[in-house]
Amino acid sequence: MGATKTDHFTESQNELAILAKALGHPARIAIIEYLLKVDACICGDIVNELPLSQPTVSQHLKELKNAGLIKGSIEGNSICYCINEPGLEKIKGFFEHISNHLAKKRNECC
Amino acid sequence: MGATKTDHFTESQNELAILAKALGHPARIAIIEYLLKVDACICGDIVNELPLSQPTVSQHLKELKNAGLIKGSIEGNSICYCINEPGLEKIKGFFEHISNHLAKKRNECC
DNA sequence: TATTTATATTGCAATATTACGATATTAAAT
DNA sequence: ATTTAATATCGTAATATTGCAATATAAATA
Repeated sequence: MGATKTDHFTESQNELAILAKALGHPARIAIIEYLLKVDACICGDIVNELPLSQPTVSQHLKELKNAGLIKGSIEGNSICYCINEPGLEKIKGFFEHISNHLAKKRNECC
Repeated sequence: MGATKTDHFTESQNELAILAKALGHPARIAIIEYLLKVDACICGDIVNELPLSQPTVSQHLKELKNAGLIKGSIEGNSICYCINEPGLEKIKGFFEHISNHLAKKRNECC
């Protein structure tokens, strides 16, 4: 054991879990926040922003990219990273959906 | 190594990461969706809804509770679980914040 | 009080994640 | 052509997560 039983769940559930999991590390939250703060795509500089080694940061960037939360394009000898909106909209939609449901049936129990 | 360097990040970053991580598994997404679907708190029955053993489900419920995404109160010999709104609002706020920022500076690059 | 029912905990094996040093790659600059 | 700079990959150790059988706990019911 140890492996998640992805095939027992719906595609949507697995997709949301992948997105959430990608944000389940403070370094990756920090990367998203940094990309947001600097107003634009950032070519280089991400490594210097984080208290982690270059290979570790590279790995975290790869995970965010695989999950569809950021995208990176080659820009000379550095890479230009920025937030990938569709990915973020998808997970944001999940929370909005929950929030709307909760608003409708407030305090019915508990 | 292998342990996350939580002390290198802000409290807010760690908090958001814990919330996201708790949702980083399809079974836990399924639990949240189920609690939402049934309109109210559910006493029992969660185990039967998931394609996992009772101990495994119990463990996932514990993680959601620790992260502050659900709450459970004892109700006779079963336990009544429901969504914990403050936890969900916190992570929802993060995505709204991102979305607002992105709306302001659309297509500046990439 | 014994049994049933619902949930939690323990212990453990399989797998995944985190982190980093060493090394590779690739494009710019000299 | 070499060197420099930025990023990726490999290898590996430490730790965390996933899943379940077995067992414990605690309340309801017979």
